[in-house]
Amino acid sequence: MPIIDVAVPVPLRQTFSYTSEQKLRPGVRVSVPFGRRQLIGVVTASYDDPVDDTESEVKLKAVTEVLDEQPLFDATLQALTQWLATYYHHPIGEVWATVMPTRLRKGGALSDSVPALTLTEAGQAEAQTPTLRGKKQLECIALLAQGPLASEEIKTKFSNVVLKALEEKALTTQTSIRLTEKQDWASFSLQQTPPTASTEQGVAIAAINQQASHFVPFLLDGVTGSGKTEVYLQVIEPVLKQGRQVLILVPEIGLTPQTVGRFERRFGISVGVLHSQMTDLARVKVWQQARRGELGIIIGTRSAIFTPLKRPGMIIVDEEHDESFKQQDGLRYHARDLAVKRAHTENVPLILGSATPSLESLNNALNKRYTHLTLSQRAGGASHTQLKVLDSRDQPLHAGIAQGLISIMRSHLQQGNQVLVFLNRRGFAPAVLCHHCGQTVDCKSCERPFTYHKSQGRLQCHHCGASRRMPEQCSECHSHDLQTSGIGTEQLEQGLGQLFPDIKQVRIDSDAVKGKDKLITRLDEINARKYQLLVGTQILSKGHHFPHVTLVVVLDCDGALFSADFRAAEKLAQLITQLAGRAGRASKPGEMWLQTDNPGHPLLQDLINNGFAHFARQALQERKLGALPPYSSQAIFRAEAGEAGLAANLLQQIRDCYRPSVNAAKGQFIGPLPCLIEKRQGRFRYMLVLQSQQRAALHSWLKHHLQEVEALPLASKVRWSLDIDPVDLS
DNA sequence: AGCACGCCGACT
DNA sequence: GTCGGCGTGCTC
Repeated sequence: MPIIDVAVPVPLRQTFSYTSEQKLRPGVRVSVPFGRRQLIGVVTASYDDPVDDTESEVKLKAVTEVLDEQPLFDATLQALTQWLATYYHHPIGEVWATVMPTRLRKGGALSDSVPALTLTEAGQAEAQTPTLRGKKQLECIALLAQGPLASEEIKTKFSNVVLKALEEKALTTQTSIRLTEKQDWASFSLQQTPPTASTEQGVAIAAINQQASHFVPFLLDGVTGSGKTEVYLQVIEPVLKQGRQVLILVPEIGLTPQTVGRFERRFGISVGVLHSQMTDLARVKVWQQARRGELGIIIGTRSAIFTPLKRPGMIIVDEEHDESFKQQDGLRYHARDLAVKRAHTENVPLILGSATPSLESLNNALNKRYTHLTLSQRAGGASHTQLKVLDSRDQPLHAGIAQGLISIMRSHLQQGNQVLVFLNRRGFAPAVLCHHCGQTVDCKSCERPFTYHKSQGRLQCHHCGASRRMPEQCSECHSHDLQTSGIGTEQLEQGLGQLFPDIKQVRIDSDAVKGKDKLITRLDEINARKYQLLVGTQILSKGHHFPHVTLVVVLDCDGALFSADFRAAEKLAQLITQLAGRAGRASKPGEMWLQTDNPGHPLLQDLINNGFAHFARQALQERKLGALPPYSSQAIFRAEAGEAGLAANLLQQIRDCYRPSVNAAKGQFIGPLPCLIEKRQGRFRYMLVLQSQQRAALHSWLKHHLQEVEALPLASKVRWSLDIDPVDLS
């Protein structure tokens, strides 16, 4: 009887063998007995029993059910899945579970249609002139009036009672909706005349178009507002014309609708969208359509890199420096790196676009592994934002802003322009402390100060999300004299309200734009000039352009200047550059002020005087001298446990496992060290960094000793993980 | 990771 | 006398 190897979703670095009626193709899902449960796994290999030894077959269980006729993935994506398991040293079954849409992971069929609910004629009439008294029933009718909806989706919105009532009154009836539909997207015609490309854009477009038939990696290094998206649009066109599909990765920032709209308006074809907030069904629908070649363009966040494509033609990673492309738990893959790998195996061109390229990608461009395309001019002749530092030492501060800056803000506001104030700290104040003994009010499980949120009248821990009410007195000395310390966006907003009482302001941070679509609404209002003063966090630095903003103020750069994380400077420079790019247009040049206590800091000076491109090359030199990434490779073992000693001990033992090989090859250890945030949610976190200037050597050590590590008695007691090419050392 | 088996404390 | 604590061991 044939034997098949199956990758089951368990954290074990092996496959399991089963007997099967017939050989099965790799990539086919099967349901198998595993211990006392039933799991869905994926076939990785299939062969005749080499010894035809019935005794060995006795030990093997039989496959319960074969779920697919066709493999889920083609050979390329299967190879990529295998590569993921090897490169990230991750259990193959968990890798498969990560790369599959949830619905398929749970055993859902690859089908053309699913059961759905639709309105009957009576139902249509009811939707026109409501007569029902049931509020929920009317809501349901109104929803279905827009078209049929999959039963499993409607069940999450309405109770069975409601649905049954409607069906009994013959207002609704069972039907089905198609998950795939033929779309003749390759015969599209442009819906808009493309704008004439600038000289630089033209060069970039020509360079890409000339090499569009095979793998060439491009770094599209273009300042904000230089029209990178227009380059994407123009190089995509010939690819689509050939009937080839384009996969576009974008960061996780809730702005996907805007990008999608732009592509749809240009080509007049529907664009497949994949992001984390979609239902399982909607996601698998796009997945299947892409797999059948029914979509020409697929735009998605990190995990979209696993979308199967029938005729791949190009892969684009927009804002390639963005850290949201790195998964931070489970299989810690980097979607940008994977995009390079995938484009290579699919033999299609790859475009990495950014105004502030990661040092990794920039290095690849400088040493000619990537073709470097530069866009240095802003479209429409907009000038570059002027960067300046403001020395805040010995200056009186109001709401955390130096007097000098307030005057500058006032003059911009008086001219009717918008001003953006950036502060990367939400809440009212980052700490509450006792005026008497100096003790801060800390989160017990993280040992970090609580952030005070005045609007809720509560304290919130930004590390674990814990929340409690504001205490009456100090827990140490029982003094009632508690006061807040430091400034967050909430307080900044309040202070600015006092400084500029007649100016309309809006706050953009994750507290203020919590609801769905709220961010987009606010951003639209900003550009409609409903507000003049914009206060906010990170969110403001991502992807949105504010043409009426002429002044950007950054209040807290000092923290990052002296960080333990060697990437902090790179991140700050990217943030500042991205923020600077938000402002200004042709008729209104922008300026940007960085408020700092370290005006002479070399990083700030370099950025201000020479710009990001120069800063980045400088930073690369420093990385080279320090033998840091991208001039060396890193892997981090992390451990967390209720007792600090346990986590640190495990890492020490892991270090001992690796010591002989690492020392022999002149690799390095850093740690075990407590993580920057040592305690989170009541668990102590430690890390051990392994580093080598030879990537291959590092991977070979990891491979050879991982079994030893797994066999350590502590390894089953302490939660640990391995992070390859880490980007966040916290 | 699950999910069992297994061997010691406070309870209807 | 049992219910249940989580230690340890296995999963084709």
